[in-house]
Amino acid sequence: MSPVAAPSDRSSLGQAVYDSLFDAMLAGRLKPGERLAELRLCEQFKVSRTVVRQALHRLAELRVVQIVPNRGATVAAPSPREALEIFEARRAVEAAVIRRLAQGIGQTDLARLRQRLAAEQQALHRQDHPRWAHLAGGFHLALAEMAGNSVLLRLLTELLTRCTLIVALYESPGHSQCEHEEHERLIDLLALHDADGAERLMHAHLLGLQGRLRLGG
Amino acid sequence: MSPVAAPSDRSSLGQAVYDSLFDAMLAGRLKPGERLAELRLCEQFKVSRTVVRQALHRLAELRVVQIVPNRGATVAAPSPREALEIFEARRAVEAAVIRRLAQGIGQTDLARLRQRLAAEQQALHRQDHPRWAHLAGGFHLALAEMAGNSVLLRLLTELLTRCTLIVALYESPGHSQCEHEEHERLIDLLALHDADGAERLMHAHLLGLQGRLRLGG
DNA sequence: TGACTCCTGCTTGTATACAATCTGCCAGAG
DNA sequence: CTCTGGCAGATTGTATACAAGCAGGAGTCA
Repeated sequence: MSPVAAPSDRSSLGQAVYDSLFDAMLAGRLKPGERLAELRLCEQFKVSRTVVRQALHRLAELRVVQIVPNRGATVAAPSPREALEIFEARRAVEAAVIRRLAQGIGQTDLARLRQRLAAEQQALHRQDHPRWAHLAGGFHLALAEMAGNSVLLRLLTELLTRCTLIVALYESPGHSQCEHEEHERLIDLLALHDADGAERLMHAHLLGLQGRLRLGG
Repeated sequence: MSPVAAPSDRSSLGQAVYDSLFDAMLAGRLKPGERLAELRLCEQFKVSRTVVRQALHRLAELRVVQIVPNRGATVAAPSPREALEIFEARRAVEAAVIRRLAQGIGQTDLARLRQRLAAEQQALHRQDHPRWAHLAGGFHLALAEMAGNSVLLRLLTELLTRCTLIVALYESPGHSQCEHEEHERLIDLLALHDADGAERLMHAHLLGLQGRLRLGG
């Protein structure tokens, strides 16, 4: 199968290409550094170069694609230095998200989070690593959605995608990237509306994820 | 004079249009809601529609321009709800910036900040409000630059531009948007490497700015 | 008078064509 | 054998052409 999905039925053509590429990165089907030649994408999506170029330039604006003038586009491959910067920014954003959520989360959302967690655990037990990684990332996105701040959600979506690329580049073998148990404890703290505790745990959680990478920092 | 500057001599044509439009927004020369017709921009910049479209779509990706399908582009005009979300995100980012800076700032940078402050004060005394607003915004960007995290700097640049639009929309007359004295105290706290204090002050500083707007929140 | 319809002009969405630039390879000189 | 120079192919940057969609106004009918 091709690493990018078929064009969806979105409103504009460019949006379909954009979404497909974005999803492929978030799900790990596109590897950092991979070349994104315009003509190849044109064939895959059955659209003209204009549309593909628009999507690529938009993705480049979010730094998930790198475009070098006259040399085309590649999936972004953050340097270790940049990776540390991205993680720091992500900690800042997720701290705001979790703090906001601890104050206002309701029973419905708590139940939905626990449900997600169960799905994660299943994937973990089935050794289905790609699916688990996708779910674990989705957990953080779900938190941001529930927090109800679409600006923070957008920032986190971008940063999380870049984190996915970073993990693909620098993961040290034999480690899970995201301790399952920490997600559980996070939900417990949210249920108690303990904003300080949840923020501390989230901070440690993200530092742990970063620490398990080979970033030399 | 036209609200957007003449094309600069940047590497790619699209970048020049992009930068000009971005600067015009940050400096308040483009008002929220203002229409950005492609043909008019083509004439101003002496480039083809392809180039203008690329720039507009990239700006739309950052939410500083809004594009409605088949109805063209306008300068973003955030709703009060969105404005609150943007301010919340900005507080998160600036908190990380100021905390990082408090830990590692050197004498050179401190001196540079004080120099900036003097320029602000001058503009304030001369009643040169546009210039002062530009400098005050630049102060926050300077902090982010000195913090040495380019990812945070990028996020803040986007959020600050959107804040500029918000202020233009919702400012209540007769208020300065950014208390000059608070910038001074901020530098003092940075000099003392008081991360907690600086973060608290920054938080209050931004809440104050937000509070002086008519956002009904 | 009011509302509805159709039509015209303008603006945008998409595709294609042409120009500029880069990469890789091969030949020939040192 | 290595290095330099330049040609060929491929890829991207930009401009233009054509198609599609919306907005506003004239005209008509009730």
